[in-house]
Amino acid sequence: MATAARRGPYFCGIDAAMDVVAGKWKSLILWELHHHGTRRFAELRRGLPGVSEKMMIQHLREMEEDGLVHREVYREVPPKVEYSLTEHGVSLNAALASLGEWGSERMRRIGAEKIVADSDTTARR
Amino acid sequence: MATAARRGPYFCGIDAAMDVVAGKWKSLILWELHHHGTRRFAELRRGLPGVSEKMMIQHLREMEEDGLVHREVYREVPPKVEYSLTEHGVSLNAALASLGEWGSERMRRIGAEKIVADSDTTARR
DNA sequence: AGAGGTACTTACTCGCGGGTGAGTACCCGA
DNA sequence: TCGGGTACTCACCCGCGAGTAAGTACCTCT
Repeated sequence: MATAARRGPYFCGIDAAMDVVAGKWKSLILWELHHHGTRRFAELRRGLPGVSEKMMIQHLREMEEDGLVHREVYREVPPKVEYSLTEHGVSLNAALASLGEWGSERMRRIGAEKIVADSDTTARR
Repeated sequence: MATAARRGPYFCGIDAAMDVVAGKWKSLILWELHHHGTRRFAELRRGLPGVSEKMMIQHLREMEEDGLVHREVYREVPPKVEYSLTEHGVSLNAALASLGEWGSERMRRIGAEKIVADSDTTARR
């Protein structure tokens, strides 16, 4: 719905994988979920400084559709929703690991700056 | 020039790598170059059915800037330009391999169609 | 009472990624 | 001579991805 076509015919595996990871924040969400395990919506948002609520939801919904993340809703009075990686999400993350290393290497080469997210995990009460 | 910012501060390696691969055809160009070695502009174009000349050039130029491909111009009467991967391009491709496998697996799962490019290598004269 | 937090939805807007098509300078084969 | 090929550049347009902002329903803390 959000992203029009998708699942369209692909040239190769990379093409298919890129389709799923396409989106400004998807790979970061994957990374965040991978490192912290289960996370609530607001936690995830705080982990990715700069992302808007709209994009966060849109990406999470698409990734849910693609079977990458699991969405657990608790029917409680203050709403509570937990997101976690499915096995496909985990394997995708593993496949992204080597890419991540290449990227880190590149950052060293070109001397790119790194955005450090305030790791909400320990800090906040 | 074409793509505005780039090389901006990144969240992590994946972010940095994605920046370089972002673009509708970049990963496919990488793949094509990896499989055929050195290729001329028109050959590359024929290998990626659907890509426009403009995007082909734009992507190739950006990838050259990023140090992924090497551009060799022969000052001949019928223009001849050969593109090949640099060592960084080769290593990026290696890093993309596992992603490619994940994507192939996904294509099998969801039963996505595959676009088969007429491999110009053997066919055409 | 009012601010703030939770997890959203909806509407509006804007920029740029990408597509189309024409033009260029030269040569070759039919 | 004319079509076609090589490797582009330039100008224009359009749609979608992404950002901004406001609204919602309910609860807790100050």
